[in-house]
Amino acid sequence: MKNPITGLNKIFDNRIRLGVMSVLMVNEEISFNDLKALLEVTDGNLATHLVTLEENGFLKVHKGFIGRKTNTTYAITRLGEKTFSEHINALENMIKGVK
Amino acid sequence: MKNPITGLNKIFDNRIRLGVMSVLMVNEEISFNDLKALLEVTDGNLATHLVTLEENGFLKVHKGFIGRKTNTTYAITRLGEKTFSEHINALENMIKGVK
DNA sequence: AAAAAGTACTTTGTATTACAAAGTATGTGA
DNA sequence: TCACATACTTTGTAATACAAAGTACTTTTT
Repeated sequence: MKNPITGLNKIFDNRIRLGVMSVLMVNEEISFNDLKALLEVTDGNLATHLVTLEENGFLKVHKGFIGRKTNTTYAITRLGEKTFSEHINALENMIKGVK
Repeated sequence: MKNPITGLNKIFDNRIRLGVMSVLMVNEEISFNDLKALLEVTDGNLATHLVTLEENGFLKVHKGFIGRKTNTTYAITRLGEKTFSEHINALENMIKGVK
C-alpha cells in the first residue's frame, strides 16, 4: 500500500478554491459577481481566496467593463490548468483505491 | 450552472483526514503506526486528526495487543462510510464537470 | 445636485486550525 | 535498571478562514 494523498496540492485543500478552479476549468472566464453567486460566499472571503490563487499563478485577472460598469473577470492560467489537473488526477487515484 | 462544491464535507477538506478515510474504506482496520508510516505524518498530528474523525463518529477505535505490545487500530463506522461516500460522490461530480 | 446603490476590493478582528515538539503513562526487552 | 516503543496529551506558534465594516470609484435614481 502506498500513501494515498501524495500528489494532492495544499492550495486546493480549501473548498472555495476548489470551486473556483473547477469552474474555471470549464469556463473561459467568469466575473467576480457570478463567482460570488455561484459559490455562495461573501465578497471579502471570495476576494482573499482569489488573491491566493492569483499569487500562486493559477489564475489571471481582467478588469473590464460591461457598458459603463466595472466588470472583473477571472480566467485560469496554463500553470493553473496543469497544477489543478494533477490535483484531480491525484484525487481520482485516491478514489479509485476506495471503490 | 450550479454550485460545484455543494455536498463537499468540511471535515474532509483536510488531506490527512482524507487519507485516513480513504485507507479505512478499503481496509477493515489499520494500526496507528501503520497509518503514521503510510501518511508520513508526525504522531501528534495524526492523533489530533484521528480524534476529530472519532468525535464526528466517522471511525471507531480498538485498543488491543500484538503479543504483549499495545496496538491501537482504527476502523470506519457505518456513518463514516456513508458520509465519506457522499463526499466522494460530490468530488466526482465536481470532477465530471471539469472533464 | 444629492442621495442611494453597485463593483471589487482592503482592512480589521476573531475564531479556528494545523502542526511540530516536547512531555507523559504504561509497558517491554536487554 | 536503562533505553526504547506505543499512543497519546499538552503546549505554543503560525497560518488560515471568515464575516463585517470600511473604501474608492462610478452609476443610477430622485
